[in-house]
Amino acid sequence: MNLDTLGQTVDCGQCFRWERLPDGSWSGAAGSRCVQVTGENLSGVLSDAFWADYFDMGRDYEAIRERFCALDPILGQAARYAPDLRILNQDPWEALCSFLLSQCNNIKRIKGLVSRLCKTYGESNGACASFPRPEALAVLSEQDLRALGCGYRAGYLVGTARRVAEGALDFDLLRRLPLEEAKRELTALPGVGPKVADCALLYGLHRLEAFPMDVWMKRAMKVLFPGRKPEDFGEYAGVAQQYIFHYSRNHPELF
DNA sequence: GCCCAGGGTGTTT
DNA sequence: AAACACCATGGG
Repeated sequence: MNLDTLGQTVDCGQCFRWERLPDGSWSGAAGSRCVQVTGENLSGVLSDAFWADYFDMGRDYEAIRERFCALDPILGQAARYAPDLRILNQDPWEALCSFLLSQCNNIKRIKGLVSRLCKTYGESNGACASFPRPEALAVLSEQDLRALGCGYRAGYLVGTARRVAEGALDFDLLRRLPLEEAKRELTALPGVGPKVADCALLYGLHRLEAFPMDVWMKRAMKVLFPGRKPEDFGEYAGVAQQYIFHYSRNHPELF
């Protein structure tokens, strides 16, 4: 892992608060913490307790890739294309909101929305703004969020924030429930369907078997893996999904 | 001006 | 169950 390959993990569509600076360093934020990663402090950041957990440093991704290579040659190719890609341990609430806002939206605009949300309704720790707590969004009106550019998703976000603020969701429980039950809890929230629920499960709750199926993945499955289903990729299907998503977005000529 | 973007919801066949 | 309209916004 170096500054150039860090993008495989923080700029692959699973998070929206990382930005590469002109000098090659990365400025990133997660939950209520932020960091600037340079060539000098990279290994230090990755051994810090919080960021090591965030980057899932305790997991052997090489072993997962080898399993994928044995499973399917094209999946193996996608995995080898981004050997430093890891599934982040994001804050569940932040991940849920981010992907609720992602529907019918592009990554650049999602990043702008999340940034404005943090600056406007997060708590500022110096130059770093935290992601707003559910309680901070629950008291807003739909119009407040439309003013930030959330569009029709504003009502979904306020509605979901109110449900979470009143304790309707137990994120810790969602880590342990069978996947389909956890998914049912999430899709009961306004604006949360199957795809957003899978994103919250994979990126926020580290359920590595969850397989978000967006427009890119539907295309990729049809073209690259005809006749195969997410379950065929096993207990790490979500990791496979991320390799495929990243590979597909960097090879648009395939579609 | 048009098309699309890591979809969800409600309604109609 | 599958198809459809509608939902806002801005980047390319």
